[in-house]
Amino acid sequence: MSKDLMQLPKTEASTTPQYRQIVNSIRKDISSGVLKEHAPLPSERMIAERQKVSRMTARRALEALELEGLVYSEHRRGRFVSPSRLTYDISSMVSLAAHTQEKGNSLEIEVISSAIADADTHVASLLGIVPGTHLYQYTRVFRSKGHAIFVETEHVVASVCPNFLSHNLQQSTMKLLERLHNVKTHHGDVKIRMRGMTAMEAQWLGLQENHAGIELEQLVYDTNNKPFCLGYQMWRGELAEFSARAIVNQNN
Amino acid sequence: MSKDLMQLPKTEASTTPQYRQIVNSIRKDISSGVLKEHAPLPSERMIAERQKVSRMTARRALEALELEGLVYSEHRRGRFVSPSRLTYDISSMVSLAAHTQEKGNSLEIEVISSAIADADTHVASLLGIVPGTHLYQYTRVFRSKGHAIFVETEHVVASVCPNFLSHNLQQSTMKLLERLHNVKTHHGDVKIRMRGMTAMEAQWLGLQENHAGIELEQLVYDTNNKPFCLGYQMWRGELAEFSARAIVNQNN
DNA sequence: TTAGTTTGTTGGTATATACCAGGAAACGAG
DNA sequence: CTCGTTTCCTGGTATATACCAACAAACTAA
Repeated sequence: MSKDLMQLPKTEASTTPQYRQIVNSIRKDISSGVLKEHAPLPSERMIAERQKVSRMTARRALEALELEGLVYSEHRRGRFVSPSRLTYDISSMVSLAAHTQEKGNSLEIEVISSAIADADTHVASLLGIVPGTHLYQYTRVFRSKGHAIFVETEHVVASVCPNFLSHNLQQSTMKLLERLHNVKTHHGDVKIRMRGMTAMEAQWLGLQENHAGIELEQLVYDTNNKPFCLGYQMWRGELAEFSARAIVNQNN
Repeated sequence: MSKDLMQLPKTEASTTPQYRQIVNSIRKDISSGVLKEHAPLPSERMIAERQKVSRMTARRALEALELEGLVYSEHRRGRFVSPSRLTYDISSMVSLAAHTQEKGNSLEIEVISSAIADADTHVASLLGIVPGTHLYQYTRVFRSKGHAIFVETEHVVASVCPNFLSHNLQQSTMKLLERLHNVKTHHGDVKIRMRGMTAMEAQWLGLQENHAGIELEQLVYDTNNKPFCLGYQMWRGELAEFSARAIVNQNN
């Protein structure tokens, strides 16, 4: 075994910051099941009183737990234990909605906005069209049992699917395009990164500003190798897990 | 009593929290290039004095920028502007080290530890071996121009590559296995998630605790469809970008 | 019953203060 | 010149206090 565990001794209790000790204690309660998913945590003032620390110290502890993703906060209502993650297989490109429903979990979709708009230079360059081309743009929030998971904005080239927005958008739009408009999806280029949320994204997901989350960018191509849909999903970081399969040698 | 509806103008400046205003101002300086990569930001006390706020408020602003990933902190040295991201193509499974060097950026590898160990139940179940089987385990930190990017721990089934640890681990180990031990990689199953760092991971990456980052789990299979290597990479969230290609229809 | 107000809770923002420990650069002695 | 000490700067931790706005539950009047 390696020997880098040598700097332990020291009286753990006295050298560990107080707020860290509170973090560890609550983390233990969560992993041991004393606190279950969505259970309310003690309030800042409650912790301050019981552990005999100032409220700001209690607050630091709770904020650290939020940062780790173990805890989420609802605006001036309290803090709660985060539910478990949802896995999204980006290789299969099966709609997450369909996939989730098969596993018995419902996935509610709320349409925040939908409109026809002109492509700006950024979107246009990714979609390989000229700026100003008409697009369908819609933003939807995905929830499981009322708990927001991610918010998605898609940009679809309008010419491939006349009158698209008249359909019900509370379903997989990729399936919708295939069924109604004979669009044949060939492949998708996906990018995943962690970044801070905009004020609006945080609001849609019911979070305070500052939060970081995972952004999934997806550029979908048809069988003519032309991109026709650009989507951005902003996930609550603590709820996301993405899986993929990379193939190296097909012929060995 | 009658609640008098406020017709007050809501001057944006007065309704936005002070610390947010500071955040926005610094963010502007970063995006406009006034502050460049790795440039030091004004200290907490400096901001407090110049903007006439308390040090704790200045601190909140800087912490918010850290959370967004725009800024990183070095222990009691100061805060600096984060460099731009590094993209890792998980579909190609080309070694990141090789890929990065082609683009002219160097990637330094520091070996933190390397040892032979017995597989625990978790690792064993993923690798499809019995617990207690011998593994090579090594941990390495990857840096670009001295700036830590991610830390990786790999678990390799010892039987596939006798005397593996005697080689120089400051290179792509997948390439090493192919060249020296005739291991043929077939595919890899990848999982990506955001999570809080352990104390050790934070230390290796030169970060304070609390930080969240992106974990990339990679299970590598040989051409007999047997997994032989399990790797965990913990990335600084603000530096990571993962790309992948998902194929839907190969025959249309 | 229902609609409206009150009261107490929550987290969010903000100030002022204090001390600690690590890093860095200036200083000073050899 | 180099090596060690001093001094200043940095962020990290912690306390005590104050007020605000959003929410919920309890209360109260129609």
